[in-house]
Amino acid sequence: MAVQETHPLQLECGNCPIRHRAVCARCETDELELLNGIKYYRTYEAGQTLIWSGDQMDFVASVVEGIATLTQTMEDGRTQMVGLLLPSDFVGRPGRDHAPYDVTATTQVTMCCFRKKPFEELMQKTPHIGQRLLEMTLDELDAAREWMLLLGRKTAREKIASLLTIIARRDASLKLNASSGQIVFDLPLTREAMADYLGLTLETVSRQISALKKGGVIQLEGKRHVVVPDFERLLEETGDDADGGMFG
Amino acid sequence: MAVQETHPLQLECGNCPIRHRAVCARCETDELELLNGIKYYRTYEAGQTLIWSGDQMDFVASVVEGIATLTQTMEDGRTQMVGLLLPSDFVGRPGRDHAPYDVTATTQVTMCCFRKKPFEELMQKTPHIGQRLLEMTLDELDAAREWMLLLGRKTAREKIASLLTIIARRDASLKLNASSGQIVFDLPLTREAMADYLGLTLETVSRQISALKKGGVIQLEGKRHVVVPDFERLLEETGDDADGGMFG
DNA sequence: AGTTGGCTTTGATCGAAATCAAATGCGGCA
DNA sequence: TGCCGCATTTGATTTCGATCAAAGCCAACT
Repeated sequence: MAVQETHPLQLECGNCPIRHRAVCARCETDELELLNGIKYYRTYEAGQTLIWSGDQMDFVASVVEGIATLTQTMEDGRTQMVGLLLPSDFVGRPGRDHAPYDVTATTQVTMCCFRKKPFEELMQKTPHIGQRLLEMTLDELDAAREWMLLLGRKTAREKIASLLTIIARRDASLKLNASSGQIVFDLPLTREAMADYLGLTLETVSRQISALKKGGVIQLEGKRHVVVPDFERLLEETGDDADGGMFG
Repeated sequence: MAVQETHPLQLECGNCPIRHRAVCARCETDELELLNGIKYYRTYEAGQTLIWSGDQMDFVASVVEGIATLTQTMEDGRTQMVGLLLPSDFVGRPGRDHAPYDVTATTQVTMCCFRKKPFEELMQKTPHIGQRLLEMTLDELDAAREWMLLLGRKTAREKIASLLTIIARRDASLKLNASSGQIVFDLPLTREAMADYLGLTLETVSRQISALKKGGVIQLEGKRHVVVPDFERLLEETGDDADGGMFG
């Protein structure tokens, strides 16, 4: 287990920024009280690996702030990202005791943790938790299947464009700033992490980003700040059908 | 909706071949009785598309017999398989009314169907169904993530070897014939379907299968019947760590 | 100011898989 | 028997992204 800091102050569930999206979203006040009783916070620094594949997992958690990744690694070092964890996403699996993937903090991350045993017991008593977890897991499965299409069939350029729209959408849904004009966001990932997401090398990622810039599809300020002058134009580059539910 | 045949005879849940693995696995006798009351069977011919992406989904179902696939298609015709449905697997999602993928029968398929509305109501009353569905969905998510590693990072040869081990394992778990000697099975997929599974072209699939044959890793009888003289040898070709829980 | 080290870009070349094309095998059917 | 349709194999060539290599950029630290 990586070094971490146990957060001294307990956030009130009522004020929690992920209250309405996380695994606790459907809980009533009394159920929330029970969760509140067993929760604790931890923070991790950017770059830190929270959990190593194969580690014993004695807790489950929700991401409260920051971004983490789930990755798989082959013996010879090839790595593939298999999950991108944003605030409200859930980590760990009730009923499993060993982690199947590495979990790494990409930015500073705050987690709302529950020891596995008490959480599992609570899940038996409060169906709302299990119901919400099922909903979230089904959503993740859909996302994974979209990702499979990207990995198996899209070109490098389409992969980059797809990743940019995914980040733009998630950013928009968190900040709800759907001002219909220019779209602006920061890349939360290094070129290498993007490559691991997309099944590419970091050189190809860099080249394709340069190509999209040259083509006027995006503008870059620094390495990480992206301006999209015409979101439709970017969407066309993804290879997906036209407007599959913008900002859904 | 595709042409289908409503099965005249109601199978008894007690005799059902997927009783202990499907979404109903945890149900008690009385709960099973309720499910039994609303279920109906359908069969589909090999090659038939059961559900088209975008279709209204007014039912959910368990695969009882046969094999079906979940595929996504891009505008220009590129297709990627995103799910391989074997007996006991669940199709459809409570709370969603439009199908996000094409579902196609690879062999003749028998489904145990429930109209969505009654099924959802039943799920509210019988937590065992939701619990089992959560478990199955988490398993599918793990499988999807394994598949993402394959699509993003494995070579064509490793992809073929991986697919063969997956089919061999599933076959073994259904037939529980873990006689430690030779492993023998039939490919339930055409070369084209394998290509769609693996993110390759059918020509590359054919070439890599020929190469594995030439290398003595597998033997072929006809186009579909595979003999694996040394399973360890095949596992080495997958690129995965040594014996990650054989026949787990 | 100068050095270090991490991240990124760009260039040159290589190679694995895609693409284009033709042939083979095989079961069904007239 | 011979023809048709389909799945599969095999061959020739091309291409996209990987690999190998070098240089640029920038913030942090001395």
